[in-house]
Amino acid sequence: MASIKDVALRAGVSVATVSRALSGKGKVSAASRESVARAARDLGYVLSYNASSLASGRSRNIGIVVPTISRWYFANVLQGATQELNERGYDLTLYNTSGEQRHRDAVFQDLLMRQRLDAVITVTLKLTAPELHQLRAVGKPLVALGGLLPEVSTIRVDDFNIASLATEHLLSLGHTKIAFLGGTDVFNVDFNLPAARLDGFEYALDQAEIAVNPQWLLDADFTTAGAYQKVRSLLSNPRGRPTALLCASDEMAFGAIMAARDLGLSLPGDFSVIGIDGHELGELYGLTTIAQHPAAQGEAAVARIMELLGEDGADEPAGTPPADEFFPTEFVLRTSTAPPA
Amino acid sequence: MASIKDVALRAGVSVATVSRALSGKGKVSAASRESVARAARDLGYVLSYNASSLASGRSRNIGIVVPTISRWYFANVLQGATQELNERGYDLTLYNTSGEQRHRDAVFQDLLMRQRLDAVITVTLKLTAPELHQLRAVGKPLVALGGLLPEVSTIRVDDFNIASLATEHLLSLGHTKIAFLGGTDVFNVDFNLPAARLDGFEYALDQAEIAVNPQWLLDADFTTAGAYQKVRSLLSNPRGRPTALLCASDEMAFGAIMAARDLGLSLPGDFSVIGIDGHELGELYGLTTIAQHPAAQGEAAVARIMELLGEDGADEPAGTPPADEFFPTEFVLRTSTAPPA
DNA sequence: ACCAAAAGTGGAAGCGTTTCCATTCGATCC
DNA sequence: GGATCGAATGGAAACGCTTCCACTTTTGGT
Repeated sequence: MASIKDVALRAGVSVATVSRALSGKGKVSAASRESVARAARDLGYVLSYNASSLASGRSRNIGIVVPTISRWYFANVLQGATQELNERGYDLTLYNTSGEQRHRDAVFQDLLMRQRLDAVITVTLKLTAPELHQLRAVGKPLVALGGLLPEVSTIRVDDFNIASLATEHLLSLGHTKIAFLGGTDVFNVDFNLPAARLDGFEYALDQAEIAVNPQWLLDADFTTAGAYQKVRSLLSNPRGRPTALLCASDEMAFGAIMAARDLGLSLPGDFSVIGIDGHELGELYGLTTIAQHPAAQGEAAVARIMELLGEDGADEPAGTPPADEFFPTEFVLRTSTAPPA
Repeated sequence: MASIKDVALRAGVSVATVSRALSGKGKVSAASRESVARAARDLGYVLSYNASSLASGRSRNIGIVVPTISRWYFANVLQGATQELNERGYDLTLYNTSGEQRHRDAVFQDLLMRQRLDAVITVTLKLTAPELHQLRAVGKPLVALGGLLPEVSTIRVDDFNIASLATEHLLSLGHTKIAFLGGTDVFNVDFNLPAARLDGFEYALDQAEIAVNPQWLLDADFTTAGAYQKVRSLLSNPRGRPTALLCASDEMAFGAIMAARDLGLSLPGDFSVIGIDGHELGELYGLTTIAQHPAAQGEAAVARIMELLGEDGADEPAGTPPADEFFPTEFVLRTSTAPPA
């Protein structure tokens, strides 16, 4: 494997000059730069990230911690983040905290610490105090996506507002009997998220002076199948059913729609459903929803990281990073909501 | 940040001994081992992977290249692979070739080469000759998941057989008018996969001496929405419709089922659908399918890598790695298939 | 022409490990 | 009881870079 020495030899310059020429930092004459480039190409040289990182303290590698991969939101965040990072020539090291607790511990105690990372992105993760402390101890930039961690640069949507907006939509259509399908904390994700959405829902009903029916406050596991079960039994209740339902995720909304159909209800005539997410399948289901854009969130998280690393292309940190604005969302009106019969 | 020197100092031994004590390699007295352990704990010491990799040539980091993340199969492969790697104390660096060509090139030309990786797993990737050459040049173990790369240790399911099995199921129910919904190569994935499934389909029909109706050979993009469109127009054709459909993926099968329902067909009475994949949602849809287990495949790929690295726990490579057996799949009978009316 | 500043360059000191080698020292063997 | 062996250890040389520093040329201003 060719090393920088070989390149230096072949180019007839010093190792120091090769390093400068290849990294673009420092002064190098056009001639040297040229011959170094040729030598490197001839030798098929690529620099050793390890050696480079060791010497410079920067690794061009950022870590991302997710609670699971195989759900829509997370897969799309990853998709956005990898693209953006590859674009900038960074590597992405993936940590998955799902599964046994000891794996999660291992991630925080060891893997993240090995100073192989320039920064860390956490996605919708509810960190324990020690874990947060661990992360802080690494001393690297930290960006939280979706959760809100104390004193950590955070990118997230306004869950409260989204839910209340969605609820207002149903109210404005004339619904008064509205149910809510939230989620339980299956993946150790930040519990704040489902909670904020529930709060938003209750707030909107409250504003409309409609009492919340506790029977109609449901929890599922954020999966389509789980939602199906819950909604099916909700709608089978002989003692009256709601005319509309707000689901805390689109994937659950799909289950709700399927359940309603299987029971012979006609949608949206007999039953309106609104989701939150902006899942691609929403279009097929005709699902009215509030779209967030997870891939864009992944990209934004990377951009924020780059700011913190002073790599945003512009010169150094332009003051404080944009404070905690909320990530934009979008109301998508389709055919799953209509006035009650 | 505490370094190995600090630990050595505090433990009252040499740096060399600390290294041996911590790695467990070489002879170290119980006493030294003990005091090193204590010193390390007190100092909150974790070793620098970069320095360690540089010195030893091993990085405990493996790379995985996927064509996209946000589809069921890939997300689940990743899920399995990350778990298994974390389990073994390895890091996982993720490369995503979706998006612009130049990103893909960047991945193969630079990122993968930086000798930061002990091994590489490619998932359902159709590599070009130069790309394969690049990978070979790294000189690290390489395992292909899902594709078949010349002379590369490969883990994959028997696509041909799966498709013919699925087709035989439909035949055995008495269907003769059977359509096939395959996929086009949207993500630069190995084209061999859809092709093999189509071959299996045609083979089975051939065995049954049934002519393939070219009108009923469809292509979609492996998405639910894409399949919905195709199948909807297939079933709307006034000049006769098939009574059964084999879909090359479950996600497409869902779209097919929705299309059929939206057209007022009753399933499986009027129309049988069988999928391939084993998607969780299959249960909700009542989809008969042939399940592969992507998470298990991810784990298997990691296990294979570990064998190649001589890390399987057992002593050194036990002969040749298990030749190219096919990864097991499973026929799952549900309610989407029945004899034709 | 003359001098100061800028440009270009090489030497060498790290960066934090691993590992080879040599050394010491009880323990074991006839 | 001296030679021999293995266990335990430390010194020091890599590993392949980056970067500080000092030095030599250019350059540009006057």
